[in-house]
Amino acid sequence: MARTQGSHAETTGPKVREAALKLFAREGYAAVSMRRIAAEVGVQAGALYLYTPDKQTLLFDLMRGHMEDLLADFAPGSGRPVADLEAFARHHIRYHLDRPDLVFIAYMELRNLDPDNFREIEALRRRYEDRLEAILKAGVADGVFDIPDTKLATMALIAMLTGVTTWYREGGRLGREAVGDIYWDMVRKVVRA
Amino acid sequence: MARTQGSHAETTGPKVREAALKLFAREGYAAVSMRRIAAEVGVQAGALYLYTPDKQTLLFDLMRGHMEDLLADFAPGSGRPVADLEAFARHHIRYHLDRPDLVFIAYMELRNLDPDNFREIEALRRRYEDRLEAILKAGVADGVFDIPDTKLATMALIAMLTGVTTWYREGGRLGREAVGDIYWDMVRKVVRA
DNA sequence: GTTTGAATTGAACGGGTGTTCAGATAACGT
DNA sequence: ACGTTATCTGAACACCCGTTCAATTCAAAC
Repeated sequence: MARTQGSHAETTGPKVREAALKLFAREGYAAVSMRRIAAEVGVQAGALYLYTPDKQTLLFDLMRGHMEDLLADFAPGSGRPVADLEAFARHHIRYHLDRPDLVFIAYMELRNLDPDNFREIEALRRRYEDRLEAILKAGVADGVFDIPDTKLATMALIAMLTGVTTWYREGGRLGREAVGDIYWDMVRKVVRA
Repeated sequence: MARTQGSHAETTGPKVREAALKLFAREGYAAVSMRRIAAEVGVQAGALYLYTPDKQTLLFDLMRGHMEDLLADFAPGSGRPVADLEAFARHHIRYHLDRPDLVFIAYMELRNLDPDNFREIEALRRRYEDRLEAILKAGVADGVFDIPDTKLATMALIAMLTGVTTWYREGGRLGREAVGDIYWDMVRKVVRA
């Protein structure tokens, strides 16, 4: 029978993922050894294999979880393109600023995924991009947006919004709210009819 | 006296940098061994050390060369903010599409630089960003741009423009010229008074 | 207090790492 | 033809890699 108190399994498991997240983000998947992750957790390397089948799966699970949360956490829905676009932009920034390490990994470690894992993450990313493009297309159809190419605008806007994570620092000159306002202003201008 | 014909030094040196560039971009600095680079060149690992003091310098030289070329290759200069901004945007896209591997490395491998090397690359990057911001500030002063925050606009525009490298594929739906036109349209909208 | 079994250790496996260097190779100036 | 020397090899150095597994630990269950 499984121990329910005093057992370390339920604390060590998350700790392993947290340590891997932190170290992968700071130094990169390839540069971090299982022994370093284990040391961060306070355990020997062998013990990690009670919580993940291997190093690759540790990375993949972090990335898949991030992409699935991103998709689950936001659904447009109002049908009014301007409102939907604002919601998308503000949500994207907030979500990314809340999870800098996960965002960093999701963009940087794609090439360290096995081919099958890469395909799965790419499919999730495509679904997210498609949501933004659907909003843009709806706005063009309604005549409230003027966009020469919705696919390029999608890529351009996501790159612009995600870029916030490269320079934003907590306690800096601007708070999240102000950053959200300014970026929403720029997004709106890009698509404005 | 140095041999000037039949000597391999002058071909092997560039080949080492080319192989490192290609492999670092595809698989990442940490994941590529000196032996793999040597195999790509067609030489034993030891021979690489005739052309670079160590692996770290091989990475650093690639990145510094890229940033210095980027700075040397473009100077704004006209004094007319709209024309300067268009030149900046079109040059940024063209330059980045011409050197996808170097761009990729310059953005992905920052964390694998030794602290001193990191500082130097960061300084070069800052100088490039400052050039764009100077154009934006000049446009605001002239009343031809309406930009709530030139620093944020700088970061947003660079992220947007650099993002082209993540999706552009030679022979795809749009040519470089068309992509340049569409992105310049979006850039102009972001800053338009 | 004893049994039980999940959690963990620590050593081992085969192999790869960046770097060094004595020695072999071969094209050059003479 | 010869000696010089830039170029390169191949082995070695000390160390780190991801992963496995028999043995140990120790809290929970009885």
